[in-house]
Amino acid sequence: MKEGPDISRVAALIGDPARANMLSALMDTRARTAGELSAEAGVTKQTASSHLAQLLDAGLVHRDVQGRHHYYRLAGPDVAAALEALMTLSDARAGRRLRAGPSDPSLRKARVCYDHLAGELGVLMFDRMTSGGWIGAADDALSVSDLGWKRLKQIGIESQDFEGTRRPQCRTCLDWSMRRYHLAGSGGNAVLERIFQNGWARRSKGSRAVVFTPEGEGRFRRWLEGSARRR
Amino acid sequence: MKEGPDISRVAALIGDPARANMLSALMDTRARTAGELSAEAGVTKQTASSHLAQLLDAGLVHRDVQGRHHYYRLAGPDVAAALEALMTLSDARAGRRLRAGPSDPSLRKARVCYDHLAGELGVLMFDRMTSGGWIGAADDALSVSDLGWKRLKQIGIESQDFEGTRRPQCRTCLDWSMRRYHLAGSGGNAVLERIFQNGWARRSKGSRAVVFTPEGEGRFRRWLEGSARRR
DNA sequence: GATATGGTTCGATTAGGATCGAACCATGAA
DNA sequence: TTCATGGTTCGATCCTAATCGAACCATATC
Repeated sequence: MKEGPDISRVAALIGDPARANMLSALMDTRARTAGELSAEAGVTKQTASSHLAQLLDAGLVHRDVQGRHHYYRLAGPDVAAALEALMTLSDARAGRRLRAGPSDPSLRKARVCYDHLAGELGVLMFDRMTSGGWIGAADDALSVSDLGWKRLKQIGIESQDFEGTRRPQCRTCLDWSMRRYHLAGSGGNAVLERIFQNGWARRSKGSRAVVFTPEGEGRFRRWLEGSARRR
Repeated sequence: MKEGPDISRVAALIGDPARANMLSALMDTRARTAGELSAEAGVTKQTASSHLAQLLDAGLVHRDVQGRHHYYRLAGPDVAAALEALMTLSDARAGRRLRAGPSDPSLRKARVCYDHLAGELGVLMFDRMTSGGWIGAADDALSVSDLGWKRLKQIGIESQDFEGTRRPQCRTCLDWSMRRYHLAGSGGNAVLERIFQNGWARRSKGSRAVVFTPEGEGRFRRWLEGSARRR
């Protein structure tokens, strides 16, 4: 019967509402203190401390101690991937039974998925990149094509920045709100960072939503369009 | 605080060992009766019935009633994807603390992941296909290239077989034992079916392992090599 | 030193849910 | 009809784990 790894242990950890809220809050790769997380989860700090100890023990989160503050963050991209897969499931199933509403519309339009862009704009970007030939299949999974590097350079991303990184440059990630793919991996991360640095958008405080300025969204879309014409 | 879908509900469902065992058993897309599943999970049929009712209510499994037999199967690929993501997590974390051993070696070499091939041979196949240019990025996610269709035809897969299917032809799926990608989607499914039809391998009874014959594994590898030379 | 604040540990309480025995229902066979 | 088998429902039991009050520890500030 017992085949492969034991899922139930880690699933049970995520199965508690308090812990699930904490993990969801950490999905944007930013670290939080234990106190902040207890507030996110809606429990006292004692309870939160207990939960965080379990998550730490299971290796789902890392802890950085700075002075009297304990900063927690997700242990890695694989944790975020599992959470995202569960969100995809939950969203599809919930939509069927009580049509949970668009939750937060801004969250569906653009949000941070671990360290890259998700939501409508994230899916749009992935579509344009693939149809325009910016990225293609290479030795392992996806990587950026020559044309892609040209386009990325337009917004300030250089290929040298990725030398020596073992992390795959591009990865697909299934979007829970769109149920289509968007771009993950270090490539996706680089684009998101650029979007912030260029002032096209900012992180919503206390939320995973990415808020584009009208100007920024226009520039972003025009940048993507540039490739569609050369299809 | 409450952002996006509620993960904890579905995670808690998977978090129970009995339910996790049932779901894991169903990962090969074959349906099982309630009785079989109760045996897989190691609980009485009353308990199993209660669990299955919950899984059914949450939309994680489907039920087909045939006579007095109730056949259960996974509700869809997204459920399998979430389970796979959790396996990836569990395997990585378990390996760190007690080096859970190779579990079942045959399982690591080749196994069924929902409806496609996973394990060492599955990852090998994906590597060869991408490095050889069989598949590439297209309008949406991955799809088969002209060269790819030629190669697939060699083993009896025709492009016409995929007309009108809305399901994406190719998808990446992270392998929990290899921690690399293998080929999922209808494309991955077609290859696996062919492998069985050609008699290269058979399903291990009562396990997700895929057992290749020496002859079959040789043919499979030689088929993949054909592309690598043309790299 | 004293005091405030962020976090963890301990202990007791409580509630949710997994479990199984027994009864019950439906299908199929005799 | 009677009997056997596969599944579900009901009810009672039992156990785990979430929760919080209170105490305790560590870091910072005065």
